[in-house]
Amino acid sequence: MPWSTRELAELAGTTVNTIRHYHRLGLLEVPERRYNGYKEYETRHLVSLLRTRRLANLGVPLSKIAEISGDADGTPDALREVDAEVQERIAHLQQVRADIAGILRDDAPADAPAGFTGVASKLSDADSSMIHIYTRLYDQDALDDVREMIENDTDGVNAEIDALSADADQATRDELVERLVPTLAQRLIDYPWLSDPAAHLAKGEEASRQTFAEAVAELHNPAQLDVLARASMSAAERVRELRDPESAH
Amino acid sequence: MPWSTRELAELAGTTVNTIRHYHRLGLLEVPERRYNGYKEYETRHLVSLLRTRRLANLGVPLSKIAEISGDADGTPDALREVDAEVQERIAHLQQVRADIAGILRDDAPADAPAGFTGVASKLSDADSSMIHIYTRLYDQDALDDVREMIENDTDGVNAEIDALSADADQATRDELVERLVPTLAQRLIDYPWLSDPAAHLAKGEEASRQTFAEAVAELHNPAQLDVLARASMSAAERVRELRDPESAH
DNA sequence: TTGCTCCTCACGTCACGTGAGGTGGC
DNA sequence: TTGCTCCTCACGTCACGTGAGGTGGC
Repeated sequence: MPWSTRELAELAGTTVNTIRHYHRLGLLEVPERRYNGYKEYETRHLVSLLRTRRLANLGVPLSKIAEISGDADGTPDALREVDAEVQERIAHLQQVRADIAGILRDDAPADAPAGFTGVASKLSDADSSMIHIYTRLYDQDALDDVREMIENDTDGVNAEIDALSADADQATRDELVERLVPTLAQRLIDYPWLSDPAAHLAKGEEASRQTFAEAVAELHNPAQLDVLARASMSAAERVRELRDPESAH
Repeated sequence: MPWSTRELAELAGTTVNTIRHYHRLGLLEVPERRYNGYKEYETRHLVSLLRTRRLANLGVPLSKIAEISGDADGTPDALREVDAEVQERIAHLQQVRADIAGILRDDAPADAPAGFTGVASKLSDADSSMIHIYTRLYDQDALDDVREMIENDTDGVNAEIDALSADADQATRDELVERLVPTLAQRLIDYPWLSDPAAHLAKGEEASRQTFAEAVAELHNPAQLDVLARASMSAAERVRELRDPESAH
């Protein structure tokens, strides 16, 4: 007794839609029909379907299954291709799992970049945005250093910049600049590449500088930009003096 | 200076089509345009795109990204769901890799069922087809035993059945039956479940029996079926006699 | 005028899934 | 007559990719 489409699907552990799909693609012979149009599958259809499903489950594209089934066993190349792809996908998925584990462990925002889940809660919106941009501008070594800087930022000076309102008066700004300079200077000393990041850029130097500048400008108000600019200049100057006392004025 | 669509795509490490796709889905705000209709992206678009890409890379469906980005960090459930799926996919892909490795190692046909790569070259077309069907009828223990039987088939009796032509004369058939009986009897002794496979069936008993019978009938010619039927009966009888000598006639 | 970049539909891809609308025997 | 199974289009899904056809400044 031959099988109906549904029976064949259940025998093969698949669905009627899959069977009809394979008919459309010519991957499975269309069987004889009863007088009422019902299809009547036989053993050869079941075996053919099982072979096709086996290859499909291994990740062989349906478009290649016909040729692979044709050649007896002279096509290990196709399988090697599939294997290479599968290997890559496993590696990617394992990285994904590690990242998700980090996010859940640190109770970080779901979109926190890899490596920054532990410090995400310390970041202002602006800094969080900058981190996302850094991931596209810097290489891994530089990103590791950035994470370290955030971890070591214990004096809360970042939070104070974040809180600075656009109409902050001159005295408030000056005071914040003074408090910022030592921190920034120490960073320039601890991470010398900050003064010349060319070796740590993922893209071109000029494009990266512009992107960075654009982002800083758009993410901060005028008072913040004023403070950041002056503090950066002073910090750089102080580090130059430390390195070459002769040039001090 | 704002970015064009292509520039934004390169900054974010993605494609212009992805950006346009996210516009259609409402996942990325459409920026202001220049007088000529060109889009002008700013930092907030870059950051938004990077956040979305991060979630998409983690395997979050685009349809869920809006809500996840909305809730600050109160949606670890969505990530846990994704993680469970990823875990399953990794396990499946690792099984696939193991299977492919077996096929390549044994130089087996690409669609050889798992576990049968080592014996695939010993099988006739009919037996190879039967193996595919067994994978849907029997459980893993039974399949392991089937593989063992094939490995231990050293007298080449299977090959002789395969070679038996439909018009083989009576003497040839009788001789083959005689040679088959000891082998079949030994199998029934070594694997007692063969006489009562109910406990090893993946589907219902009657359906499995019918499928098995159909397949055997369609995959062999009349002479082969004659020999198989008679040899099976004799082997079963011989085993009964061995177990209960009193019943011998 | 030629090249280059941008734009918007509309349709294609991959491997099916999902109705809609109809048929046939109990 | 009602339920159940089968059938064939046609369209939907997911996350984009791929042309087709047109525009605008150098």
